[in-house]
Amino acid sequence: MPELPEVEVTRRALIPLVVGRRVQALHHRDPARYRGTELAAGRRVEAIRRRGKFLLFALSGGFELVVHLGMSGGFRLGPTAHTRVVLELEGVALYYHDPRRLGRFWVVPAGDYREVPLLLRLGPEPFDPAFSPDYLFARLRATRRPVKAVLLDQTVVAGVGNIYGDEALFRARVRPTRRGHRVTRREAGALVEGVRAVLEEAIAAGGSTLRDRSYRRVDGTIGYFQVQLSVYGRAGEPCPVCGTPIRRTVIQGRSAHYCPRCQR
DNA sequence: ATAGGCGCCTGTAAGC
DNA sequence: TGCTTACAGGCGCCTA
Repeated sequence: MPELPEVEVTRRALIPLVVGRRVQALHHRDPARYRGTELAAGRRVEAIRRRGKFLLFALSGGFELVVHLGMSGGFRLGPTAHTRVVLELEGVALYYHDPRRLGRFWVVPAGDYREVPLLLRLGPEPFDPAFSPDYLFARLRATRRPVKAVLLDQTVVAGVGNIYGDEALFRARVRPTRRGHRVTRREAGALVEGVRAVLEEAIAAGGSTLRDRSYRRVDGTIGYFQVQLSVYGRAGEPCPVCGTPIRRTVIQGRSAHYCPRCQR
Protein backbone atom coordinates (compact mmCIF):
# COMPACT_ATOMS: atom_id res chain seq x y z
CA MET A 1 0.00 0.00 0.00
CA PRO A 2 2.01 2.81 1.26
CA GLU A 3 4.30 5.59 0.31
CA LEU A 4 4.83 8.64 2.45
CA PRO A 5 1.33 10.11 1.94
CA GLU A 6 -0.46 6.90 2.90
CA VAL A 7 1.79 6.48 5.94
CA GLU A 8 1.15 10.08 6.98
CA VAL A 9 -2.61 9.71 6.53
CA THR A 10 -2.41 6.57 8.67
CA ARG A 11 -0.44 8.42 11.34
CA ARG A 12 -2.97 11.23 11.53
CA ALA A 13 -5.86 8.78 11.80
CA LEU A 14 -4.17 6.79 14.55
CA ILE A 15 -3.26 9.72 16.78
CA PRO A 16 -6.73 10.32 18.26
CA LEU A 17 -7.36 6.58 18.61
CA VAL A 18 -4.11 5.61 20.24
CA VAL A 19 -2.15 8.42 21.84
CA GLY A 20 -2.51 8.45 25.60
CA ARG A 21 -3.76 4.86 25.74
CA ARG A 22 -1.95 1.97 27.33
CA VAL A 23 -1.07 -1.10 25.26
CA GLN A 24 -2.60 -4.09 26.96
CA ALA A 25 -1.30 -6.72 24.58
CA LEU A 26 0.03 -7.21 21.10
CA HIS A 27 -0.97 -10.54 19.57
CA HIS A 28 0.50 -12.29 16.55
CA ARG A 29 1.97 -15.61 15.52
CA ASP A 30 5.11 -14.47 13.77
CA PRO A 31 7.94 -13.42 16.07
CA ALA A 32 10.35 -13.19 13.15
CA ARG A 33 8.36 -10.42 11.45
CA TYR A 34 7.02 -8.69 14.55
CA ARG A 35 10.00 -8.44 16.85
CA GLY A 36 10.26 -7.64 20.50
CA THR A 37 6.55 -6.91 20.71
CA GLU A 38 6.31 -8.35 24.23
CA LEU A 39 8.21 -5.24 25.33
CA ALA A 40 5.23 -3.05 24.44
CA ALA A 41 2.73 -4.52 26.91
CA GLY A 42 1.78 -2.20 29.72
CA ARG A 43 3.30 0.89 28.11
CA ARG A 44 1.42 4.01 27.17
CA VAL A 45 1.58 5.39 23.62
CA GLU A 46 2.89 8.92 24.06
CA ALA A 47 3.12 10.07 20.44
CA ILE A 48 3.16 8.81 16.88
CA ARG A 49 5.76 10.20 14.53
CA ARG A 50 6.72 9.34 10.97
CA ARG A 51 10.12 9.11 9.32
CA GLY A 52 9.97 8.37 5.59
CA LYS A 53 7.67 5.35 5.30
CA PHE A 54 8.23 4.28 8.93
CA LEU A 55 5.72 4.87 11.72
CA LEU A 56 7.29 5.46 15.13
CA PHE A 57 5.11 4.95 18.21
CA ALA A 58 6.77 6.46 21.28
CA LEU A 59 6.06 4.23 24.29
CA SER A 60 6.38 5.12 27.94
CA GLY A 61 9.47 3.91 29.74
CA GLY A 62 11.81 4.76 26.88
CA PHE A 63 10.73 2.30 24.21
CA GLU A 64 9.50 2.69 20.69
CA LEU A 65 7.38 0.61 18.33
CA VAL A 66 8.69 0.94 14.78
CA VAL A 67 6.35 -0.15 11.97
CA HIS A 68 7.01 -0.47 8.25
CA LEU A 69 3.90 -1.32 6.23
CA GLY A 70 5.69 -2.98 3.30
CA MET A 71 3.57 -3.07 0.16
CA SER A 72 0.22 -4.12 1.55
CA GLY A 73 0.15 -3.27 5.26
CA GLY A 74 -2.35 -1.04 7.04
CA PHE A 75 -4.31 -0.61 10.26
CA ARG A 76 -8.04 -1.30 10.50
CA LEU A 77 -10.64 -0.93 13.20
CA GLY A 78 -11.92 -4.50 12.84
CA PRO A 79 -10.52 -7.91 11.90
CA THR A 80 -10.02 -8.91 8.26
CA ALA A 81 -9.07 -12.09 6.44
CA HIS A 82 -5.47 -10.89 6.56
CA THR A 83 -5.14 -9.61 10.09
CA ARG A 84 -1.57 -10.36 11.16
CA VAL A 85 -1.30 -8.45 14.44
CA VAL A 86 -3.89 -7.31 16.95
CA LEU A 87 -3.01 -4.36 19.17
CA GLU A 88 -5.19 -4.30 22.22
CA LEU A 89 -5.28 -0.89 23.81
CA GLU A 90 -7.43 0.38 26.65
CA GLY A 91 -10.85 0.78 25.09
CA VAL A 92 -9.80 0.10 21.45
CA ALA A 93 -8.31 -2.66 19.37
CA LEU A 94 -6.34 -2.07 16.20
CA TYR A 95 -6.01 -4.75 13.54
CA TYR A 96 -2.87 -4.79 11.43
CA HIS A 97 -3.86 -6.07 8.00
CA ASP A 98 -1.14 -7.19 5.59
CA PRO A 99 -1.98 -9.75 2.87
CA ARG A 100 1.55 -9.99 1.55
CA ARG A 101 3.25 -9.94 4.93
CA LEU A 102 6.05 -7.69 3.76
CA GLY A 103 5.50 -5.29 6.66
CA ARG A 104 7.59 -5.45 9.86
CA PHE A 105 7.33 -4.37 13.50
CA TRP A 106 10.19 -3.78 15.91
CA VAL A 107 10.02 -2.71 19.55
CA VAL A 108 13.34 -1.14 20.48
CA PRO A 109 14.80 1.22 23.07
CA ALA A 110 13.76 4.70 21.92
CA GLY A 111 16.04 5.91 19.15
CA ASP A 112 18.03 2.68 19.01
CA TYR A 113 17.57 1.66 15.40
CA ARG A 114 20.40 -0.83 15.08
CA GLU A 115 17.86 -3.52 14.17
CA VAL A 116 16.35 -1.30 11.46
CA PRO A 117 19.30 -0.42 9.25
CA LEU A 118 17.29 1.44 6.62
CA LEU A 119 15.87 3.78 9.24
CA LEU A 120 19.43 4.68 10.26
CA ARG A 121 20.40 5.46 6.69
CA LEU A 122 17.33 7.45 5.60
CA GLY A 123 17.90 10.68 3.73
CA PRO A 124 16.14 13.96 4.53
CA GLU A 125 12.38 14.25 4.78
CA PRO A 126 10.97 15.78 1.58
CA PHE A 127 9.61 18.81 3.45
CA ASP A 128 12.84 19.44 5.34
CA PRO A 129 14.89 22.36 4.03
CA ALA A 130 17.80 19.91 3.80
CA PHE A 131 16.05 18.43 0.76
CA SER A 132 17.09 21.43 -1.29
CA PRO A 133 17.74 21.90 -5.01
CA ASP A 134 21.48 22.12 -4.29
CA TYR A 135 21.40 18.92 -2.28
CA LEU A 136 19.45 16.95 -4.88
CA PHE A 137 21.56 18.35 -7.69
CA ALA A 138 24.71 17.21 -5.89
CA ARG A 139 23.30 13.72 -5.33
CA LEU A 140 22.21 13.43 -8.96
CA ARG A 141 25.46 14.74 -10.36
CA ALA A 142 27.36 12.03 -8.52
CA THR A 143 25.65 9.12 -10.22
CA ARG A 144 24.87 7.57 -13.59
CA ARG A 145 21.76 5.81 -12.30
CA PRO A 146 18.42 6.73 -13.88
CA VAL A 147 16.91 9.71 -12.08
CA LYS A 148 13.89 7.66 -11.08
CA ALA A 149 16.13 5.17 -9.28
CA VAL A 150 17.68 8.09 -7.40
CA LEU A 151 14.27 9.37 -6.26
CA LEU A 152 13.30 5.88 -5.05
CA ASP A 153 16.56 5.60 -3.10
CA GLN A 154 15.48 6.16 0.51
CA THR A 155 18.95 7.37 1.42
CA VAL A 156 18.52 10.29 -1.00
CA VAL A 157 15.09 11.40 0.15
CA ALA A 158 12.81 9.52 2.56
CA GLY A 159 9.35 8.43 1.54
CA VAL A 160 9.10 8.58 -2.26
CA GLY A 161 7.87 5.33 -3.83
CA ASN A 162 6.89 4.13 -7.27
CA ILE A 163 3.69 6.14 -7.73
CA TYR A 164 4.82 9.50 -6.49
CA GLY A 165 8.24 9.11 -8.09
CA ASP A 166 6.58 8.90 -11.50
CA GLU A 167 4.24 11.78 -10.69
CA ALA A 168 7.04 14.04 -9.45
CA LEU A 169 9.06 13.37 -12.61
CA PHE A 170 6.05 14.22 -14.74
CA ARG A 171 5.56 17.51 -12.94
CA ALA A 172 9.24 18.32 -13.30
CA ARG A 173 9.09 17.33 -16.99
CA VAL A 174 12.09 15.01 -16.56
CA ARG A 175 12.10 11.57 -18.15
CA PRO A 176 12.58 8.82 -15.53
CA THR A 177 15.29 7.11 -17.61
CA ARG A 178 17.53 10.19 -17.67
CA ARG A 179 20.87 9.57 -15.97
CA GLY A 180 21.43 11.44 -12.75
CA HIS A 181 24.58 13.20 -13.88
CA ARG A 182 22.73 14.66 -16.87
CA VAL A 183 20.06 16.40 -14.81
CA THR A 184 20.50 20.16 -14.73
CA ARG A 185 20.45 22.33 -11.65
CA ARG A 186 17.15 23.84 -12.80
CA GLU A 187 15.61 20.40 -13.25
CA ALA A 188 16.82 19.35 -9.80
CA GLY A 189 14.95 22.35 -8.43
CA ALA A 190 11.82 21.35 -10.35
CA LEU A 191 12.13 17.83 -8.96
CA VAL A 192 12.31 19.07 -5.37
CA GLU A 193 9.23 21.14 -6.03
CA GLY A 194 7.49 18.28 -7.86
CA VAL A 195 8.14 15.80 -5.05
CA ARG A 196 6.86 18.21 -2.42
CA ALA A 197 3.78 19.24 -4.36
CA VAL A 198 2.66 15.75 -5.24
CA LEU A 199 3.17 14.42 -1.71
CA GLU A 200 1.35 17.36 -0.20
CA GLU A 201 -1.63 16.98 -2.52
CA ALA A 202 -1.77 13.24 -1.96
CA ILE A 203 -1.82 13.69 1.81
CA ALA A 204 -4.63 16.22 1.45
CA ALA A 205 -6.60 13.70 -0.67
CA GLY A 206 -6.16 10.94 1.90
CA GLY A 207 -3.66 8.95 -0.19
CA SER A 208 -4.09 6.92 -3.37
CA THR A 209 -6.25 3.84 -3.68
CA LEU A 210 -5.35 2.06 -6.91
CA ARG A 211 -7.36 -0.30 -9.05
CA ASP A 212 -6.84 -3.23 -6.73
CA ARG A 213 -8.39 -1.08 -3.97
CA SER A 214 -6.04 -2.57 -1.43
CA TYR A 215 -5.10 0.68 0.26
CA ARG A 216 -7.70 1.79 2.78
CA ARG A 217 -7.61 4.43 5.42
CA VAL A 218 -7.86 3.28 9.03
CA ASP A 219 -11.64 3.74 8.95
CA GLY A 220 -11.86 1.55 5.82
CA THR A 221 -12.53 4.39 3.36
CA ILE A 222 -10.45 4.82 0.21
CA GLY A 223 -8.03 7.62 -0.61
CA TYR A 224 -8.87 9.82 -3.57
CA PHE A 225 -5.55 10.93 -4.99
CA GLN A 226 -5.61 8.31 -7.77
CA VAL A 227 -8.04 10.51 -9.68
CA GLN A 228 -5.26 13.07 -9.93
CA LEU A 229 -2.53 10.71 -11.09
CA SER A 230 -1.19 11.96 -14.41
CA VAL A 231 0.99 9.06 -15.53
CA TYR A 232 1.18 6.25 -12.95
CA GLY A 233 -0.76 3.22 -14.17
CA ARG A 234 -1.91 5.08 -17.28
CA ALA A 235 0.18 3.49 -20.02
CA GLY A 236 -1.53 4.05 -23.38
CA GLU A 237 -3.83 6.76 -22.06
CA PRO A 238 -3.39 10.34 -23.29
CA CYS A 239 -1.06 12.67 -21.40
CA PRO A 240 -3.26 15.15 -19.55
CA VAL A 241 -1.10 18.01 -20.83
CA CYS A 242 -0.45 17.20 -24.50
CA GLY A 243 -2.48 14.10 -25.32
CA THR A 244 0.48 11.94 -26.34
CA PRO A 245 0.02 8.32 -25.17
CA ILE A 246 1.76 7.61 -21.86
CA ARG A 247 4.57 5.08 -22.06
CA ARG A 248 5.56 2.38 -19.64
CA THR A 249 9.09 1.10 -19.19
CA VAL A 250 11.01 -0.75 -16.51
CA ILE A 251 13.62 0.83 -14.25
CA GLN A 252 15.21 -1.18 -11.47
CA GLY A 253 12.71 -3.92 -12.10
CA ARG A 254 9.75 -1.63 -11.46
CA SER A 255 7.33 -0.03 -13.85
CA ALA A 256 7.92 3.62 -14.77
CA HIS A 257 5.40 5.76 -16.62
CA TYR A 258 6.04 8.99 -18.50
CA CYS A 259 4.93 11.23 -21.33
CA PRO A 260 7.48 10.93 -24.15
CA ARG A 261 6.66 14.43 -25.33
CA CYS A 262 6.49 16.41 -22.08
CA GLN A 263 9.36 14.59 -20.38
CA ARG A 264 12.76 14.77 -22.02
C1' DA B 1 29.07 1.94 -9.13
C1' DT B 2 25.35 -0.15 -11.05
C1' DA B 3 22.33 -3.39 -13.52
C1' DG B 4 19.81 -7.39 -13.25
C1' DG B 5 17.86 -11.04 -10.93
C1' DC B 6 15.86 -13.35 -7.05
C1' DG B 7 13.55 -13.74 -2.57
C1' DC B 8 10.22 -12.50 0.71
C1' DC B 9 4.53 -13.20 0.46
C1' DT B 10 -0.23 -13.27 -1.44
C1' DG B 11 -3.87 -11.70 -4.36
C1' DT B 12 -5.83 -10.26 -8.66
C1' DA B 13 -6.19 -9.50 -13.51
C1' DA B 14 -5.08 -10.67 -18.05
C1' DG B 15 -4.04 -13.99 -21.57
C1' DC B 16 -4.47 -18.38 -23.82
C1' DT C 1 -14.21 -22.57 -17.47
C1' DG C 2 -9.57 -23.46 -16.06
C1' DC C 3 -4.82 -22.97 -16.05
C1' DT C 4 -0.74 -20.07 -16.46
C1' DT C 5 1.58 -15.89 -16.33
C1' DA C 6 2.37 -11.14 -15.19
C1' DC C 7 2.20 -7.78 -12.06
C1' DA C 8 1.50 -5.22 -7.64
C1' DG C 9 2.35 0.86 -3.41
C1' DG C 10 8.95 -2.18 -0.62
C1' DC C 11 13.29 -3.59 0.37
C1' DG C 12 17.49 -6.64 0.97
C1' DC C 13 20.87 -9.59 -1.00
C1' DC C 14 23.58 -11.72 -4.55
C1' DT C 15 26.22 -11.90 -8.92
C1' DA C 16 28.44 -10.01 -12.81
